[in-house]
Amino acid sequence: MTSDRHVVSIGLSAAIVAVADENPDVLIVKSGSDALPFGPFDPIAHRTLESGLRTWVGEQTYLELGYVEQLYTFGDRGRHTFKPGEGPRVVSVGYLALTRPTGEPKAPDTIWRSWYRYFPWEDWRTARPAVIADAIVPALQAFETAADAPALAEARRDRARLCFGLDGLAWDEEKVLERYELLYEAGLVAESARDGRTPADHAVRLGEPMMFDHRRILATAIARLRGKMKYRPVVFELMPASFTLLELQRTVEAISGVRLHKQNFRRLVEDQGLVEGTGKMSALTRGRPAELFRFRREVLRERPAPGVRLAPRRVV
Amino acid sequence: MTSDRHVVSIGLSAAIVAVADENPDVLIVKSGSDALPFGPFDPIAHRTLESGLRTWVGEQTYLELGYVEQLYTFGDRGRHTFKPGEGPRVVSVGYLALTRPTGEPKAPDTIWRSWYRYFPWEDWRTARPAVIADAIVPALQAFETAADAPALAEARRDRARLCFGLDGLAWDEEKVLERYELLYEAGLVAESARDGRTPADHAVRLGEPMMFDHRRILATAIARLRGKMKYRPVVFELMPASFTLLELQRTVEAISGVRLHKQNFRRLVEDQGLVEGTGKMSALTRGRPAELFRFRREVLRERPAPGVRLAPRRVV
DNA sequence: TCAAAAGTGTTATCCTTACACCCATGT
DNA sequence: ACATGGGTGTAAGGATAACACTTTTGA
Repeated sequence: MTSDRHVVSIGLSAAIVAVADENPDVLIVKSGSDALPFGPFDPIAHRTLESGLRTWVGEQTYLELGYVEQLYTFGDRGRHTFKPGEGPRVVSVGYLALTRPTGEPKAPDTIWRSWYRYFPWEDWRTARPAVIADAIVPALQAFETAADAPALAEARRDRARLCFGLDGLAWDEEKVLERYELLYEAGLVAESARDGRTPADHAVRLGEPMMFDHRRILATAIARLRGKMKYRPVVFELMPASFTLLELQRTVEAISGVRLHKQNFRRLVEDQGLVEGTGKMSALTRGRPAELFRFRREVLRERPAPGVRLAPRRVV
Repeated sequence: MTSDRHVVSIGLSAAIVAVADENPDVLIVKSGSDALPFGPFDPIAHRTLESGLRTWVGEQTYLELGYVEQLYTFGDRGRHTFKPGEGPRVVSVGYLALTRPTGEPKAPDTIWRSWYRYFPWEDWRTARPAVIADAIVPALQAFETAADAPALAEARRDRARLCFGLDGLAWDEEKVLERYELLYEAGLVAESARDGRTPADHAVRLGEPMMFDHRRILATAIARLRGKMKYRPVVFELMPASFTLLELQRTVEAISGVRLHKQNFRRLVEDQGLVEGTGKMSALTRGRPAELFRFRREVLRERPAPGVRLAPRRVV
């Protein structure tokens, strides 16, 4: 069953996320183009994929990972092949990891970057991102028109409508991967030209590109985190031991990319027993001092699916 | 980066599911113990993992797969190693695939089997499964008592309560994997003895065991399907072109393992625009003839997350 | 006539969302 | 004084879960 022709090598890539100053930062390795930290899986040294990941991430970034979750395994040919035919095929396993902010990363050539640099259409916190109306909608319209069959054109329009909340449809912040894949197929990201799917002289290049398929992995990571947050208390992996409720809200907003209703947000997290007051007050910046809260670990025992519900605010 | 020590071989395993006669059947290969269909990934012949899977599943089972979804990649050492130190390490990628029932499978040594044979505690359709009170609760209590620290004992009891809905907590049909893993760690399934985690003479052996980690993959598949069904119209991949609303309900019940409220179920699927009447009537078996419905493909264009909500019935 | 299943109508309850308002602090 | 953020109360609306009841067939 395991002859030579079945032999591959496994690469592990991690989207390591921290929230600082209301920005959802991801750890980026500058090696030519931006990349996620990645490394090979060594089956001799490591019992599981995850322990392999933790080890080399620790060595490479000097970070202790807290929460780690496997995302997806990609096996596309041609992804890592700079010189085709050389060496074994690389299958890559993508991971999401959460840490608390640590200031500047200690490893050389690594930096924290807001993920909205790679996905500018995903940040709806101040307003509907201008890039949607200015570049995405017209380009997707052209993509629709370029279809060689009416049914295909209609399918493309439907995808665009659902993905980007056009024609009055609601914006679904979890559809990060669907949006990226639509833009990729439509030839609107640099990666699709690089992979030979669109002519290299194509005009539209949305967002900052990344190495290999790392932007796809990052899109998967964002989508997973945005969804999981709602039914698992993973946000607290990104928070310090104590925090004000507004700080918590800003973190949830940074990740989800949408603004939330303040009063209802507070009520939800308190009523659900997700947090408890510490009695201490925050060293405030502006306004009335706020109480510091901490995560109530006990919810994990009490509620079957504790998480931060979004309580969306009406779009202005 | 890809020296010899990083070389592994990739195995693909598929939980292929069909619902017939109100049973959630999974395709089983009889090779000693029960196994899921599995085969090696050939990186030379196939561009993606999924195309590799479709090919050998077609060759091996003569089935055309419709819906296919990747579940998880497992890299645990010792899983496939019958003779340690021989051959490269196998990393296995698990898949969920849905098909319509086809009668007896055409491939030799393959059969359809209800997945509740492997997870008898998951079928709450007629009543709370007796095995929970008779075997699981006492065995988990013993597991709790055997803990060498009070904190560990408490953690074990909390897990048991949440997983199996004890002390009045609700049964969450989606926690299939959590339940299996708890039983595995507690040494209550044959696999944990086989993997050397419990003495081989341990008395309790819940459910039918499977080869390798296939029961874990199947648990992941069931959990994923039970969850996904609620926000994506995947049930219809398991239905014939036209069906009565009760047949649809019975299929959802077979998968979720819980009974649903009839009137509300009908209303939900109709109001959500998931189905439309065909005008034709069913060749009935008993009672008043029912209208035949078909899946409304258009919902995919209209609603952002169409799926069959469960509308649970009060537990009797 | 009864059992079994198809269907329809209505109500009570809870959760979500929105709105209105007051409180405490720094500039 | 006022801007900023903290914090509480409550009501409207929608979705859900439950109940009651009628209809149509086969045995």
